[in-house]
Parts: sequence; C-alpha cells; structure tokens
Amino acid sequence: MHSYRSHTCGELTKAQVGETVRLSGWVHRKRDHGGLLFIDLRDHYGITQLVFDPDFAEPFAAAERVRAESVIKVEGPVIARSAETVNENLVTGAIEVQVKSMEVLSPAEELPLPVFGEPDYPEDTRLRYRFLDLRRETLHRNIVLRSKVISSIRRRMTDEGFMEFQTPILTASSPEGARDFLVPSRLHPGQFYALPQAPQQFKQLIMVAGFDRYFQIAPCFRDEDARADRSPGEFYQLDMEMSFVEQDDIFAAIEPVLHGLFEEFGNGQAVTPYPFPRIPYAEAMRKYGSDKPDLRIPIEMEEVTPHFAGSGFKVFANLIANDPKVEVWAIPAPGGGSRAFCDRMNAWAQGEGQPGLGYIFFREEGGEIQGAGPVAKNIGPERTEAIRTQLGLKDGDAVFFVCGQPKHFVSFAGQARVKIGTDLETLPKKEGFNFCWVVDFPMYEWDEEEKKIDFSHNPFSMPNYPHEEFVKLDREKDADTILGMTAFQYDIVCNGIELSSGAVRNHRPEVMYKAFELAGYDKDVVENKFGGMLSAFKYGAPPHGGLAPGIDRMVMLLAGVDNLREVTLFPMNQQAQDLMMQAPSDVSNAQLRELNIRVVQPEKK
RNA sequence: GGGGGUGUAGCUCAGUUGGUUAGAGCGCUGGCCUGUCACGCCAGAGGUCGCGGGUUCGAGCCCCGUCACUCCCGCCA
Repeated sequence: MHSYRSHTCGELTKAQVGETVRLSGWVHRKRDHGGLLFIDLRDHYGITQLVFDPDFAEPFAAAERVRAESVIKVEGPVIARSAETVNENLVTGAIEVQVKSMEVLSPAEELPLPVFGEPDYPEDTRLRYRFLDLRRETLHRNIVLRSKVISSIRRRMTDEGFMEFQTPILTASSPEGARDFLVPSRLHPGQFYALPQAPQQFKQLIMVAGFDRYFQIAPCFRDEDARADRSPGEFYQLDMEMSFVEQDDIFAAIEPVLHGLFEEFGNGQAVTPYPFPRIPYAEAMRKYGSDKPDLRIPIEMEEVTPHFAGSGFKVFANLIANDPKVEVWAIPAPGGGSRAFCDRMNAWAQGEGQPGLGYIFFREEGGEIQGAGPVAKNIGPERTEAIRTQLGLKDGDAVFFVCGQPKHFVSFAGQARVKIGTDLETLPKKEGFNFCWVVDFPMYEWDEEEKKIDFSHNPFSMPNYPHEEFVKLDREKDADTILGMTAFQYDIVCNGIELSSGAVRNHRPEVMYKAFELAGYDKDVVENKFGGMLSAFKYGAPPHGGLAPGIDRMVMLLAGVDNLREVTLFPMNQQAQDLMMQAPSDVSNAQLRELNIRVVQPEKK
C-alpha cells in the first residue's frame, strides 16, 4: 500500500465497503461525543468522515488531542453507514472509515484563520495566511476554475492553429502608456530594464518573423494604482496576434474561443451567440454613456435637446441658448414612475457632485397619461408629451435628464443609466454573459492639458483612413479631420467589463512616422523608441492585428466574484504589498552597491 | 496625489443623551456526552475600545491629528 494513501478523500463509496484503506488529509472538523468521535478528513478531492471508537484506544486518544487543520494519516476498514446516518450532501456520504491507526504527519497550531465554515475574515489576515485561505472551499474552487479556464484557452487556441511563445520579461522601457516597473542593470550602471506592460512589440515582431498566429498567457506589469478589478502591479492577458488579417478575421478567430469558454464554465448561463454585436464607439457613448456598455440593462439614452430649447424650463433653455455644444440627454426609466424613486435618484446625483437630476414621471389621470414633476410643469404638456412619445414611455415610467456639453456629462450619464437600471428591481435585466465589440475608436483626441493632439489609445493602431491621403495630412490645417478619424481599434466588453482592447496594427513605416508626427512626435523620437519594430517593418511585414483579453477578469466573471483577490493565488493588497512574502522589502547595501544604486528616502512633509 | 467608508475580545458585531464593573454569537481552553455531520450541554480564559492629543467632574461615544485596511477618482498606450 502507498505510504500515505490508498484513496483520496473524495473517492470512497459503497463500492469499497469492507476494504481496508489508508487516507491522508487535513482535519477539517472534529465532533467529539465523548464515547465516539468523528473527524471530517479533507483533501483537494473531497471530504471523508472518519469514525473513532474507544475500542481502538490509541487512535481514539490521538484524535481527541488533534487540532483542526493538522495533517493526519489514518488506516482502517470502509464501513457502510446505516440508512439514517447517510449524509446526502457528501459524495462519500454513504460510507465512513473506521480508524484503527492514526499518525499525525504535521500538527497545526491554533488557527489565525478558520478554514471550516469560511467565516468572513479581514483581508489582511487572509493575505498574510493565504495558504490557509486557499484551503477554504470557495477560494480553492475559484483557483481550480482559473486553472481549468487557462487549460481550456490553451486547447482552444492551439486547435485554431495558434502557437504559444514566451517573450522576454526583462525588456526595454516604453515611453507610452503606464508607468514601468524598472530593474537596474548590474552590467550597465545607470541603465534599467523594464518589465513588459504587455508583449505588444514582441508579438508584432513574431508576426514579422513569419509565425503567423501567436498566443501567450502573458504576464503584464504596470506600476499603477489598484482597483477591485485591477491588480496592483501584475496581471495576465490572453495575448494573441495573427497575420494577413483584417478586423473581421480577428473577431472571427476569437469569438468562438470566448463563446466556447463562457459556455464551458458559465454553469449554463446564456452567452451571447457570435458574431457578437458591434457597436461603434460614438454610438456606445451616446446610447450608454460608456465605451464599455453593460448590455444587461435595457436602457438606451436619447438626445432630446429640441424639446427643451426655448422652453419654460429656464435652467436648460438658457444653457442651450448660450452654447451650441450643449445638449440634453434623456435616460428612460421604465417602471420608475414614482416621486420616491425620482427623488432618490436626484439625491444620488447630488451625492455624486452633480447639481441634480431633472425628471418627469408619467401617470394615468382621467384616461390620459400625464407627466408629473417640476420639469413637466415648466415645459408644459405638449413638450412633455413629445418627449414621452419619442421615448415610448407609458403610465408608471419616468425619464431623467442631463444637460450640458456631452463630453463633460457623458460619464455621469452612463453612471446614472447603470444606477437607474440597477435600482429598478422591476426592470427585466438580461441574464448571463452579454458580449459586444466596441469598434471605431477615435485614433486621436485633444489633450486639454498639453493643448495638443495625442493618441487616443494605442499608437500602433492602423488609422481608418486612405493611406495615400493620410501621409499628406497636416497637423495644424487638418486638425478637425485628424480628430474625427477612427482607427481599426476595438474593445471586447462583457456585462460592462472591458475584457480587452486590440487593433489592426500599423505595419507601414511611412504611415507610422506620420501617425506619430500628427501626435507631435518627430521622426527621431519614433526611431529612438520603437527602432526595433520600425526597422522590422522595413524588411517585409505582413498586415497583422490581434487583441489581449484579461485572464483575471474573465475568471472573475465566470466565478461570479467582484474582486480579483478571489481568483488570484497570491495577490498583493491595495498598497501593492505581499503580506505573506513581505514584498517589497529592503535589500542589503552590498546588493545596492553591486547595482550602483543609492536609495534617497523621500522627505517627510 | 485626492475623496469616501471602516476600526470595540482571535473573528463577526452590539454598546442608549457623555455616566457604575464594556456585552452577545462564533472561535479557543477545561469538563461531560456512543451516531454526529453548523453535534449538544456546563464552566472558563480572553479588552491599551487602532494610536496620539484635546474638551469634560467623567470619553468606546464629542473635537483635532495620525495609522491601518478597503472602495472610488486621478492613473491604467
């Protein structure tokens, strides 16, 4: 017999009754009846009940002493439980093991974090004793899910002809994007490697090198502050890139992977069939107030400016009269037609730092649907009715209004849409995983701070503009054209969460020089910073593109959790510290000397 | 860098208008218990009320500062 176990703790059923078995695992729970004692023995695979009888004095005494979460090894016969003692909740609930010998392989001290029952515990305790936290069923299951998701991704990508390659971890700092993590070079004093924010340039170089289809479960490092859905420091992407493709080819390649993945692990929840809906960026902003719309909420905003222009609602009417850029957007709230609900939303808006949230709610009076509330009073019944007709609202519905320049209020309007949709419990929301592509992102945007045109997203994206014309554009004269231009750049969004962004890449050096020139970077800068890739594009580069969905966020969605720490084995806290490994930490002076590094502590305020 | 929330026993939390010795459940320790599976019953230990200062006859409670954790904004091509 094997030294530690003949079976796992999730394995024994009536089929093994009568066999003598050996099990090893953790003491999950002890129930001491004095003259009889039960231990639930747990391992990765499940739980098996052990029964200790005083007739076997030695193991009985050992079991009385042993503490929860100690690791023990036991041996004895599998016996069938009597009908009334069967535990239907346990795979192994039809049997128990009568322990005739027991050995404590590793005793546990009193626990700083209980495993059994998974009571809520403070985050820092959970992180400090992560190995205990990971024994808890929920987290253990999430991590197993993560592993299976990654295996499934690898299988699906490989089946589609993608090859997995590793790219360097120690690489060069890049001028664009997030703050880099830097690693000092010992051999080159004063110089630094950077950890990759993403293998962006490498994957494009892999295409230039002719490998055609690449993917990687790629670690990415960005020295930016954390969020609940954004780990501090490091995270993983399903990074992929393919050659000789246009946007639709890339969508067609990845849609079955994501769809299949969410079907496989989504516990029967609905998954948007592919092709996924494609929503132009401008439309997403207008209808949903967000470039990552949550399509579960069946609310679409509409512009209603004309109904307020010159109306008796002077706050809006004056704003419209004084600035042609001012618009009024309506957020319909089906079933939100009560003063209580409208006032609650208004109070919420004020709590968000807004002046308020104007509203009309509709109710039937004398066989006619009437608008109620201060706004309706001010603009009068005709305009109220016109708004109601435009939005298709009925008795018991409401509509909220935001007014101003769209670029200033759009993000608040988007938040209000989600808030209204979430708070309206009677509103039927879509179930499952609702995917869409947001396409046609602007190539450039106006940088208010620097007072210049800058890249809106990825500088390596191909502008959606005829190349012969593009290279003739003038930064000053054609500013409007440039700012109105879109790129072959897209995001994939699921339930309001941005899973990834991607693009058809700009593989033509002359277009690339121009693209950077329009954003105010001259040729030297481009050659200096992107010399490797640029040079590659001068020796025969295939048209290519790709994207990189976030692994952690996909697992979050599939696990139904709202925090990355629930799907990460060893996460850091929000201050980017690893409380278990004590990172970051001081290093010795000798180490610093070798690197020609001297630490300058920040001055205390 | 900024804003919000939280901080009372190991944990989750209660603690009245500022007033006697700060409580409960879980956990822990000891005892009892032969069919439990959230076992049960009895007893016990366990507190710098995050920390520092202030107001007050008196502070867990009020004020100021600070620290920790967390959520958000900025940031994240």
